[in-house]
Amino acid sequence: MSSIRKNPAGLNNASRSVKLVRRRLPPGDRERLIVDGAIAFFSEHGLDGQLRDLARQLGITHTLLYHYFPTKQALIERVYAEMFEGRWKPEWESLLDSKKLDIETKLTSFYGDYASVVIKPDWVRIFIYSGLSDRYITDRYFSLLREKLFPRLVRETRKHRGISNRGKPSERELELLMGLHGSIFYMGIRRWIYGQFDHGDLSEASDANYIHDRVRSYLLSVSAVLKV
Amino acid sequence: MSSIRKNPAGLNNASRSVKLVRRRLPPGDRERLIVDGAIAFFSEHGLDGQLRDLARQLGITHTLLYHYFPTKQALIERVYAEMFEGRWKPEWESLLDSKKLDIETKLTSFYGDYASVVIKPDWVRIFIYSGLSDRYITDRYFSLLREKLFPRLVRETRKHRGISNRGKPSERELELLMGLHGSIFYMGIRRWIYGQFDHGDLSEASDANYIHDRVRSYLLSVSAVLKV
DNA sequence: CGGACTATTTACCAACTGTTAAATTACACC
DNA sequence: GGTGTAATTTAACAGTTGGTAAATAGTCCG
Repeated sequence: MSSIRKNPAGLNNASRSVKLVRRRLPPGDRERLIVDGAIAFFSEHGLDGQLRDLARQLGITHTLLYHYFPTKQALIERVYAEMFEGRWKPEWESLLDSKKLDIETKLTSFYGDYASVVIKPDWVRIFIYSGLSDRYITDRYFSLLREKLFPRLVRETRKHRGISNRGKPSERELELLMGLHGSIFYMGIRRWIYGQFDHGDLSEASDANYIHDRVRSYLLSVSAVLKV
Repeated sequence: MSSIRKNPAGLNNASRSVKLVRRRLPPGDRERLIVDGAIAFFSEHGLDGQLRDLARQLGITHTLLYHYFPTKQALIERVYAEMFEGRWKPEWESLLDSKKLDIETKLTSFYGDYASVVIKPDWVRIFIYSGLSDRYITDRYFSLLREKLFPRLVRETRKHRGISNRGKPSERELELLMGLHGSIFYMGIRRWIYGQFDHGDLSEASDANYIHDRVRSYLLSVSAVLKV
């Protein structure tokens, strides 16, 4: 018996032998298709997924990929750039900086919108794949959070507690904050890593309830636990 | 230029050419070495890691692995069985069933010990690797939790709230519970997937504080949010 | 309609990888 | 010390995989 190899892309032999219609696209369009396809593909099969499978899924040959990206790594870097840096919304920063809203509203609406961007299969899975391998993307992404998000959350939390915003955040403050942040992202892990959809409905409304609960729980514990 | 391949195990060529001393071990001992080595190896390189690299790390040839396990998959299954089924402690169930302890103590000491088993690099990483691929292990593990852990936590929480334990847990109850459970496991993700050790010290004491905070936060939000 | 530019494919290469079969040799026992 | 068992290695295979170079053909322009 010769060796049995898995078929990671889940493509059957039939699709392997379909006659290719050679469609010629403007480079911009083709590149768009490749990048979008690569995001979906790597999200499912990991960064180790094979270029031939990606190409087959796109209806082209794998060598065409090399016309657009010199190496596989270059394609991966492109995916990283578009997905993670590209999806950060500066408006989140202004929302958190707003003078008019109370903290519960700010946090709830920020994390509501943030979740709608981040709790997506491609985002979550590629993020975790990166964490497991070289952490290229996770490291860069946490730098972003440490620069643009966490200081704002600490500031708002301190304002809520009625204390001054001077001094670096304590271990305890960050701990509770990561508890909140993590609990939101953990939704994505449960859904797109563990494959659990235990909410009866997956509606935005249901997510919003969950997020609201998490925020309230954070504010509660901030008041109680940090009250020395 | 011929193709450049990565060297996933990070072994240099020197180690590749060391003269092998052929040491003959009793099958039991060798098997033990292989399984332990495989746990460490797969934890680092994922289940896609190559048998030749694992073997090299063990100081044997990769074909010897086939003397002990008929296929790579069989070796992986063995790793699963030892790591996940094998590390569940029945005493956790008795702890939660105890009539003497209050809920805060129960949860804190349960999650304290649970974390000491689960928040380990091999446990966390192999668990997540499995979730990303076929979910073989994560599905089985959540069955275990659903059978042996969650009902107990729901029961204790309801007792704490002074309500009857009749009826299936509501979506909201499970949501809050997964919030607690997830926040503990998220410690492991941050540490062993993202590589973040933001506690100044990694002491057990520091973890215990964190866990205690999480439990208190859970109990607070249970009282507040579910009060309707 | 005809040429030219280039998007796309075909044909190959060399290293990698799970697996099998046969050859070797360490060690326990007599 | 000799011998047999089986632990361990060497050799080899077939399918896979990232990457290269040359051949092919779709489309735009005059």
